[in-house]
Amino acid sequence: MIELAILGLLDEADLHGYELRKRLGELPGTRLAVSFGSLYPALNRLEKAGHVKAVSERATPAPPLAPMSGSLVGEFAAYRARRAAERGERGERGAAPRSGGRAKKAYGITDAGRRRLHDLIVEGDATDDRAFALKVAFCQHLTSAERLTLFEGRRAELAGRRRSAAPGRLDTYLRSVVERDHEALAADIAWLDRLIAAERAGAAPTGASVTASNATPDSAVGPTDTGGTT
Amino acid sequence: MIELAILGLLDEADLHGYELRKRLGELPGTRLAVSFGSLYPALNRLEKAGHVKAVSERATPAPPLAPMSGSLVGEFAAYRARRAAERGERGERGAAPRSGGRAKKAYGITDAGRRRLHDLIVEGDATDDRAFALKVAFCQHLTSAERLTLFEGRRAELAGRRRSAAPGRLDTYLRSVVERDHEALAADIAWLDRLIAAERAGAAPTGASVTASNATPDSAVGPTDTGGTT
DNA sequence: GTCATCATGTAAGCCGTTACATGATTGC
DNA sequence: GCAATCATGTAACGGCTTACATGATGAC
Repeated sequence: MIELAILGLLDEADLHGYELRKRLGELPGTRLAVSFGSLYPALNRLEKAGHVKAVSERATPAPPLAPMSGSLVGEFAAYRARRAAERGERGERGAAPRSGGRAKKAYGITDAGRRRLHDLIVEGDATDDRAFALKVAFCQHLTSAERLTLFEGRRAELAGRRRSAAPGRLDTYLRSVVERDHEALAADIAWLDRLIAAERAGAAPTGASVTASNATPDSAVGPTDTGGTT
Repeated sequence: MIELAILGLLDEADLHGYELRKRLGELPGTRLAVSFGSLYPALNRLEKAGHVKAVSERATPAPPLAPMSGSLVGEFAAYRARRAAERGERGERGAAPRSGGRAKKAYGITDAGRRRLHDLIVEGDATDDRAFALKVAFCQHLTSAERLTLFEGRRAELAGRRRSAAPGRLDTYLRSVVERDHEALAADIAWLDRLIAAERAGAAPTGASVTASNATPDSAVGPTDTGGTT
């Protein structure tokens, strides 16, 4: 799941670990605060698998403000780190530990990483709530048909959870918990229905780039997307 | 968290591991399906800590008079008969279980266990969603004041989650996720407000029909006078 | 020159899982 | 007798956390 989040973020911009973690924590709608202890190993795994690669320190929102003074150092540091990584095993620890290796290491997603991201979104079970939120957050890479499959699979999962109305002889508070659960379930299903409806509506029209007429903040899931990736 | 669930269930009835797991999985409102690999070690830990103890097989709240001498066999026989009766009117067979072999080990909660259960409910952070559902499910053991503290602490935690409105330029789907999150948050806060109101009124929370007075779920940031009995 | 922040990692451990091993009871 | 279910456990492993160790950068 952490890999899904990493790949999803890196698909938007090259980032180094520290920044990645910040954005992960800020990612709204999904409560995930990964720690460095899991983030860095995950990045190394992903790099080893070829899904991400170390890139020069330059993220997407890089303004061309003369980097001669400060960020040049960063560039050089990243360069050194990259060279060290390319040369061979990354932890040449031992006698001369990391004397030249500690620097910002920005990562970028590779083509294989994008494929992996795609697979992580469409595969896997629909039972994991946290993971599903992440999947939706990054599902712009999918085709409309794939998105529909994703949404409907989740909807089926949630619908299946409803029939667990055990005996009626419940403690007062337990009954309240059950009710809350059912309400949350119903709300989630309604949300999915909105998503599905919007997806269906957005997939059909040909050149309908709805922008001005869609000023109602009601459902706000308006699929103004409809990229050419159908 | 698994200990909370175990103690909570054992406080209602003596159970052996297998049955415990079934009830755990059936416990509505809380999606927890513990595996044997964690359940049995947890039971052993609890027994070692003195929070539960092996008892004679007897389900529903029975007098804590544990015969413990020769009637253990009789208890097992009674249990088997009861089980057989549940399945259908079968004949009862007499073969007594070997006291040296693998037998059912029913556990019951101890006084220390009840104290532990109480602590597990009132202590701990209010950030764990799953754990909170369990806490509410078993909060009948608390005093009304403790329950209010529990509910209001959770409410504060949820209210604090709302201000994380990061950058406004969000992808369509991410925005949808954020909206879902906010809706769920608002619904949960409203639920807590109902619980709190019911608790203050001294009545049982029968769900949505409890309150007609605080029907303003809109900007639920508004503090519902938590300055009462601190 | 020292403190806060940025930045990258490793080590130990918790909490839970799946897979495996064992045995008793019951139905056919 | 044999299989299904009930019942209890152990072993190996996985993911993620905290705590620790290291170092660079910039502000004051």
